[in-house]
Amino acid sequence: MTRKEQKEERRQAILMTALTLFVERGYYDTKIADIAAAVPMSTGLLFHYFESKEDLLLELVKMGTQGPGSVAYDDKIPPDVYLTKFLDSIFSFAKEQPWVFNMFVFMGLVRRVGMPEEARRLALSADAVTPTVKLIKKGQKDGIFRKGNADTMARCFWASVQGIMEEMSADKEMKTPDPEWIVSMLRA
Amino acid sequence: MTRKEQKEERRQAILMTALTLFVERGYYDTKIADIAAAVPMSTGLLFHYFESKEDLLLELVKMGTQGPGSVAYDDKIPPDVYLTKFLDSIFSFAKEQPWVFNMFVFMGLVRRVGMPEEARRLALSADAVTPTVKLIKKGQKDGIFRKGNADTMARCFWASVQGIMEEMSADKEMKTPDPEWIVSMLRA
DNA sequence: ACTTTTATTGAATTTTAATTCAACGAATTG
DNA sequence: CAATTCGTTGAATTAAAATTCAATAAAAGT
Repeated sequence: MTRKEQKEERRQAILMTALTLFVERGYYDTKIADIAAAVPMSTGLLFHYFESKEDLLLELVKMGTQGPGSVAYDDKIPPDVYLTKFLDSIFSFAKEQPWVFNMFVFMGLVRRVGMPEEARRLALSADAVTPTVKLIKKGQKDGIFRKGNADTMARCFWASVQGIMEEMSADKEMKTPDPEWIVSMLRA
Repeated sequence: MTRKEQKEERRQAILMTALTLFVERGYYDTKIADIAAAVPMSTGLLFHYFESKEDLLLELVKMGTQGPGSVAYDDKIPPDVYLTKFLDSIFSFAKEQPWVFNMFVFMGLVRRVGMPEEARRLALSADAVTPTVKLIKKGQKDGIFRKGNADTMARCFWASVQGIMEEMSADKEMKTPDPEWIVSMLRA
């Protein structure tokens, strides 16, 4: 089985390398040759692992749609505490698990412009907003969150997180923000 | 002078068309032929107005670095009121002056990934954060803003705004958020 | 009306980067 | 230790898109 395992490991190595480069420079500025050189391997060999550049991209997006995007919500803890904790863990991943962090940023990039249409559609199908809408409504009922359109609030919340994480991604020196700042957007 | 004026108008038309397409689909997914067709004009003619695709991009970035990014700050009004007003006007531009709105989103895209390196450098040179840092420090002294690293706070503030505006740009149906939500990030 | 300049087009060319391929070395199998 | 399969390379091919160009039409100047 060593042979198959090797291949799978190599595949993962390529995926992780590509993820980093896509996040750092964007999809189109990252050439297949760049990915191959960074792994490292020859350009041609990369095509033994992936059909095409877009195939590689799509694999990454698939990983992203499954990943640990949402920690299970436990009804016992208040919504604000839950969101704060979630942000806390995501931000700390920036240092400890660059992979998770990069994937989060990557998925945000894919959902917006600058990548092939199909990737965007796939990314859009994994929806982080809906669960948050419920959470926000609960918080509003409990009086800890402000009044307002819960859907818009949820989208703004995640859009903010996305924006901040892209900023952190662009400048690794940047100090990690206090999750409370962001949750404050929602507080009554 | 009609001749020169015509030319200048045509130039502007191309720039505005390109801006819209770049924001909608991204730089690399927008082909010169797409821009030309949308203006409309022939592909070749576009090169009488701009040296190259990148030249066109750079012109847009230059416009963006000058534009009305920052309304002059008047010491008399409190920082929180100022920022709220600023967001209010930017958000309302979404409907009234799509141009301003698009430019704002565009500059954010350029600063991050997905466009040629030189454009990014140019965009990065126009710094929106520094003035806001001062504003935040003032607010902290006045006790209306929370404690914390003012630089990080300013960057998070703008990153949030950027994220939200990209979200609005991607979905024109989205309800405009209440500026107060975002300013709440900063409040004590 | 005639000449010169500018605008315009669409096809030809060039460039760039993805993709394919023929050849070779290493590992696995019988 | 053959025979076969798999991993690997780098050069050749192809595809897509930017850019150039020769030719023509329209406008401006004389």
